[in-house]
Amino acid sequence: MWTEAVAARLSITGSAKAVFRSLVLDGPSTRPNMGSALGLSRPTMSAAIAELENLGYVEMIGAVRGPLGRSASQYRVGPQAGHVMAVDAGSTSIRLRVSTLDRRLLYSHVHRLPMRQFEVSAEVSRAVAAEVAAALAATLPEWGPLSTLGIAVPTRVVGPDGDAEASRQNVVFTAFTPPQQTTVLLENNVNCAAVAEMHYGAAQGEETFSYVQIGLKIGMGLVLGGQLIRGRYGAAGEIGHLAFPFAPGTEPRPGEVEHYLGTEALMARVHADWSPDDGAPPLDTTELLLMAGNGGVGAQRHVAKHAADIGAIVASCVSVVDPGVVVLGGGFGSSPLLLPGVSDTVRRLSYSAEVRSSDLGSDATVLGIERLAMERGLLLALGETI
Amino acid sequence: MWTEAVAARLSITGSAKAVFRSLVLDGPSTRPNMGSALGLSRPTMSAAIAELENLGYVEMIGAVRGPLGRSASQYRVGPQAGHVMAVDAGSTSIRLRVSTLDRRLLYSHVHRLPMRQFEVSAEVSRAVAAEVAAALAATLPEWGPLSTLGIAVPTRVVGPDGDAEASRQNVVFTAFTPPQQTTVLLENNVNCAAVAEMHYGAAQGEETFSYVQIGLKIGMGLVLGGQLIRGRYGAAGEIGHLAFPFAPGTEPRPGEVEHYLGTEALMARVHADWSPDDGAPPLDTTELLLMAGNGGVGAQRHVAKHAADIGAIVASCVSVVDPGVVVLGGGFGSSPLLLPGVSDTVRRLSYSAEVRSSDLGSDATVLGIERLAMERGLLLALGETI
DNA sequence: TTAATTAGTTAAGGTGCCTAACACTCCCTG
DNA sequence: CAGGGAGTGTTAGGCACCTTAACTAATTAA
Repeated sequence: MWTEAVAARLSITGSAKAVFRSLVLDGPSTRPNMGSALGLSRPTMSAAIAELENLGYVEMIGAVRGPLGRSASQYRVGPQAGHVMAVDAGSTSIRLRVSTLDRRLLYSHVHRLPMRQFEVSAEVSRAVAAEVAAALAATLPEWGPLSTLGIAVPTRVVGPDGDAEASRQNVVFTAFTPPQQTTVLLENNVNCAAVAEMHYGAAQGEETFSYVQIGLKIGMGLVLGGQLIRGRYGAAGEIGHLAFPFAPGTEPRPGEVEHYLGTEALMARVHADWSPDDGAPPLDTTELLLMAGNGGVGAQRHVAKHAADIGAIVASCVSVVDPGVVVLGGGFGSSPLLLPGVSDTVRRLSYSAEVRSSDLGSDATVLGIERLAMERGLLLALGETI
Repeated sequence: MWTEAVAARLSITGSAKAVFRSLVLDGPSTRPNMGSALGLSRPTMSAAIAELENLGYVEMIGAVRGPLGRSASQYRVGPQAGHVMAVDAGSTSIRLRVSTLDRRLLYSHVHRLPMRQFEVSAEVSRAVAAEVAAALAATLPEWGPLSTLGIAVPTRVVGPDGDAEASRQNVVFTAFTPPQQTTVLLENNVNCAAVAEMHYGAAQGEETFSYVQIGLKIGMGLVLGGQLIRGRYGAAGEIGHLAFPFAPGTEPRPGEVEHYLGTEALMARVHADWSPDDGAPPLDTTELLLMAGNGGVGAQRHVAKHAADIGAIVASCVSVVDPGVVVLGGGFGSSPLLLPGVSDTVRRLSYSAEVRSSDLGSDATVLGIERLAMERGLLLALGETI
């Protein structure tokens, strides 16, 4: 086995790395454009492009003519740069996307699970294995090597020095063995959604923000200075464990915020408190929101109460990290009906933070893990692994 | 005016920067030591030292002989690198330190304020002006230029694009004009204490931790990945604004945590609840802690209760950012008597975090702002200003 | 067809690091 | 007290990676 490619990887010039990074992150471009953007001279651009073309990291895709002068050739990321596979091992479905490092979608599939999974189970693992196998079978040679496989899981995720047993992050591998020669990247699903909001959603252009997901469970993803914050044990954003109930004379119970703010407890309160004058009670949160949106007074009261409770949680997060912007997501949290109530409570309790609703929907997580896999693939291609 | 020095600053080679940084951060050293630590060859070390000596950034301070062979000359930071002044504009005293970039103390003074200041006032500003003037008068030519003046203030601090009126951070300048040609660095006092804990205190060697200060007021300083987290509006760590009281059926009130956990409210509860069997009630928290340490049952009960409350706050912080290590500081918080109670509550409510007591005492803040000023001075000397 | 304009290449040079080889200083030994 | 071993510091030469200057190539407007 000859290791020319490996040797070559370790000696990419700084300018070539910058050009490649630019093509990955900003999409196809011409030499003059990248040269002026990166502050590189034309000879250097020549050398960088030649170097990357030799590696197959870059390919010409045509010419662009301006109003005057010779037309410039345009380049994009080439096949040898590899591609990534992103999997969202969710509770109701497995979402999978295969794409190039510069985010050209090569393959995608959504598999609905037969029944809701409350945690990562062997059944989820089997479904992931089947979906990944299907994607691998559909792989075409011109996609190049599979560089990174990213998997979003609903557990906290620790690094190689952490206790992976305690976090249960590896349950996804009970019935699934990742392909060889591929880097595997595991990330918490809420963190992934936060990453997606940063790049494609409500937090575009924000360096610092917090993403709060409210659904069956609650969680937070934190981005500070463009960096995803994971915490020492991968437990940053586990706001289900905020002290609650917390008041003079009461004793907080672990995980109680999650129980109290999750949709099941909410619906239980709605049903317990529903007045017959308001008609039949809603069956789930979707109906509750629908009724509130249609002017149902009882529904609106419950939504407003819940918005205030969510606002208190958000205010606590704002008080700790001051993110400036808070994006509300998740099945329940992303409803714009919550926005005024949450916003008011936050403004009343803490320093200002702009509260927004997510609009990425259920694709947020898979888009986020795809993005993280692409970033890892970029580092791998450049030989800049940690 | 000739700008040779400025021009020279802008063209320091990378190796010289690395050598200078090493001398600043790790103290005096020899060429061979730094060369092997930084991975630089002997010719490169020669060039770097020559370059820095020409600028006056470095000076030889003697020779070190090993067991064998020629002795190596030792270098340290030179006068032209400048020095920094650090001021803690505290509530009971103004603490001032002048030191070189490599932390050789040149001058220090503590000025006790005639009466406790609950916020930055004109009186504090006048005292700062007097202390700085005294320090400037004591300045010797061989200290080199005053590069940075750091001031720690008990307000949040926003950057140049923030609303400095709202933060009241500039009140310290009402009666005080900083010297010309000097960079002024303003930082929140709790953040400063956190920085001191990281470098000289209970969080030495930790990349990620949280510092919780409990005294008359409460606050938190957050360090993630070695970086001090300030937040979008400088309000990160304002845990006095955590949602409280927060329980079903109650409505949180802004800033209520601070009122409830601050020492004044604590002592009010102690007095209201004091049993005559336990003798005369304590006059302040120092006495309360003393009585608890001496086995006073009533005092111990109150300390334990307060520790549990602090534990709940800490658990909330841990749930949001998962710092791994929490250092307790401040007049009341740094008492080791609190440690078991806080620790137990945190363990019960959230993912694990190690809780420690600070032992830097009342110097923490001035040591932290000194450190930040030194780091800024280093960047300025290297022409790496943002 | 020619001039103007932009794209890309070739040639020459500078910066910042390296290795190799030599010179210097220190201590130990015979 | 000369000689040698070991570590420190300098000189010479070279390489990697960027630059500017000047050229060639392609394209449009006049």
